[in-house]
Amino acid sequence: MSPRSEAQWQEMREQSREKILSAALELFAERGFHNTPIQQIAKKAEVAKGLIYRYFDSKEDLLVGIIHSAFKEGDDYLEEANTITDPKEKLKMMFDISFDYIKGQPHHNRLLMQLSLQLDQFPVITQMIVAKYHANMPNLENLLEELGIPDHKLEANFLIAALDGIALRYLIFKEAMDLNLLKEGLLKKYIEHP
Amino acid sequence: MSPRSEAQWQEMREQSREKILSAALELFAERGFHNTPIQQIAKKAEVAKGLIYRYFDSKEDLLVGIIHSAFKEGDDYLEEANTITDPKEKLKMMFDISFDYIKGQPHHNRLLMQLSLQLDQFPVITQMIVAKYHANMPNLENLLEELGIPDHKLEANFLIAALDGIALRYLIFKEAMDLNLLKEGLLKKYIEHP
Amino acid sequence: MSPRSEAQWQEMREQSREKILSAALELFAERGFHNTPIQQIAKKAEVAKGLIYRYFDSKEDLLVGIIHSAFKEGDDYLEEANTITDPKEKLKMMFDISFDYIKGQPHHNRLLMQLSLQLDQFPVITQMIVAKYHANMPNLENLLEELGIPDHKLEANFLIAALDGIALRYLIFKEAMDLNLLKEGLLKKYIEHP
Amino acid sequence: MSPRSEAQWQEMREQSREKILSAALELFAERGFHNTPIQQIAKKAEVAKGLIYRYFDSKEDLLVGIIHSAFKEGDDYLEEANTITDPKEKLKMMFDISFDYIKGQPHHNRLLMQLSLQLDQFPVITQMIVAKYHANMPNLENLLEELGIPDHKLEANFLIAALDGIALRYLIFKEAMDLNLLKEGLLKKYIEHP
DNA sequence: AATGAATGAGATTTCATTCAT
DNA sequence: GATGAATGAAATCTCATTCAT
Repeated sequence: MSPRSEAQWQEMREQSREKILSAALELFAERGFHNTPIQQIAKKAEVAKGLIYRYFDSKEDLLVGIIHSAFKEGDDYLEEANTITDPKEKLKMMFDISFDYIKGQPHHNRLLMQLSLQLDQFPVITQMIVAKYHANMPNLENLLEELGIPDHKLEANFLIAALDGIALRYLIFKEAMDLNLLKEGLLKKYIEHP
Repeated sequence: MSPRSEAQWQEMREQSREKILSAALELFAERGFHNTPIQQIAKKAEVAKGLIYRYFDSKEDLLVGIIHSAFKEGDDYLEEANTITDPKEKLKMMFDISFDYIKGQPHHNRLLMQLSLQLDQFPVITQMIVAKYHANMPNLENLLEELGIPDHKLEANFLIAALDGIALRYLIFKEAMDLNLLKEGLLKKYIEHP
Repeated sequence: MSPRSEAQWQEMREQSREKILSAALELFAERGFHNTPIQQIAKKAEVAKGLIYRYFDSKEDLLVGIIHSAFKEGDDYLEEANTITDPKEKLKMMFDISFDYIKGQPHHNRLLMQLSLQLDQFPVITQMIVAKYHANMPNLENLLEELGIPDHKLEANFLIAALDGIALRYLIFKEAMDLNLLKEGLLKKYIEHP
Repeated sequence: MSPRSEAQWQEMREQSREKILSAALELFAERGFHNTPIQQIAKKAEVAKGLIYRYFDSKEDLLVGIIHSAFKEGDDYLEEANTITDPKEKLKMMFDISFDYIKGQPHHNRLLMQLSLQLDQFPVITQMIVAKYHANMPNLENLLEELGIPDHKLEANFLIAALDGIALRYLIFKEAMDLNLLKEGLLKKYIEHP
């Protein structure tokens, strides 16, 4: 009927897919995976229910799609950090990334935390999440060592736990938590007067 | 007149209720509330599906029942801590309680964290959880001040976040996390060489 | 874009809704509301159980739907009667309508009588039914007065009670009751030799 | 334990049975048979649920029990009427009985009407009810004949339908219907100035 | 005789998924 | 590619009935 170029079709497809992913992310995060009907995702994404099944094999596949796109984004951030060599700069960069993520991606964060607490329900996802949790540790340990912090291994554990805890509490208390203050505090503790 | 004494009836009821609560706690924690059919709870508790509805009005009411009993237990712990006046002793006691809880009540802990990430789905529960998260803060701030720790307010935030983060990571990595080592580390940092 | 025209969708919906309403009417009337499982309605309507819930929020809402459509039909009849001015003609018309309804709509009639005996179980329905029972009285009183019948108020009560009684007994004895004979008798009593 | 005479036991049993029958009658009439849980009957009768099954085999058997006792009562009334021979007196007696029943036994009446509209659901009951509806007709026809009323067969039909209709409407409108006025009217129409 | 805890079949309702167009 | 009506398995919940004491 309408003579659209292949590129235009591609574009349209991409848009629909994005709308679906974004609606599903938000709803899964707010209401939980098992408590979110496909119908509601379709409504929020403003597409027909059936269309979702053109892009994703199942509801679970849709969840995997979200996690994939969430991780791709996260990886991009981290790669950026790895180009830096100065340890103080690098640690500062890690704090920046972490707090940006905490503040800027609450839906991703909330969903990932939920899934972390429900491991071995979706094997495909489990791997990705555990990998992510492991990824930063050695990096951080090295950094703290380079910065001459005593007990650097233990301290890396506390620091990473504190970041997770801050992320968790921000999801609960939202604006009532002063993220900037906490970030300043960390910078002071670990970088300015380590 | 009555075939069983009132005490006997009471006893029977108590036992059934306990079996149901305990089975439901474990399943809600492992699989999530919305992903746990009543039928499965009944099977695990070794009672008939219908019996659950003699003790709880609905699945949601069962969840509330679990939270209630979880909180009652938690409060008992905390009261114990409040009898101590020496700040070092008291902080040590808080660490003991926290790590005992993290290690000893993983089901409660996992369930409460899940629910914390889904606040405003169960209004009755929200209040209890938010209250719990708030309860310890002022206490902890005072303690750190008494111990002469600089920036005690900020430090209290880090400490409580670190404890939450440790709890979260223990639920994910389980035995792979050395809780004892972490506890020792905290004792050293805050009590032995503050 | 759309695979079916809006009119086609509309048509499909209309048909399914009609099938469901008609099956439910018959079953509710024969077996009673509380004694008719949704599953049986689905079977009789030749649709899937789940489809019923696309068109009606609940079993009770389905009942309301039936009553609505029953009343719409009834109102159409009555309007027709109100165009007539000659009292004899008008009374005859009322008899025609009443007996047509008694003979032609036994399901509606049976269901409405059942519900009348269970008022205050479905508040939405109560209003409609009570209104219906009230509606005809003043009309009928006026008619009998115009026809010069003594004690016209009382007589209107007897007449309307007799019509209700005939309707009730027809539902019980069915063909064993000679409706034509009764109608002739009423015509004679009230119109030919009043 | 307590040495009660057999007569005392008998008395107690009779009382429990009565309480159950009376509670069930009221509830079946108000809420309908299928909408009344056994548990609710037990509560209203102030006996344990299990006790009901000592006296009645099943819920349906309980319904049969109610109908039986209702009919026994009704028969007693009618026998009284059959001792009278004067037609005017006898018709008056029938009116008295009918209106007494309508006013005095609304629960029985309501329940029987409901069951009449649901014939062929409880075969045992069907027979009893149909018999009752038939019973009075010949009697009434004879009476009207003896009173010299023209078209006495047809008129008997109208009269009996009017009585049923009045009964039905009294169940719907309750005190808003002036039963005394209606009875006076009937007496005038059929006895004083026939 | 009386109690009420326990059972499980079956009712209502939801929702992931399919499919004709 | 897009639509939304249709399906049916499975979830939540109810309730007649049984049973140990």
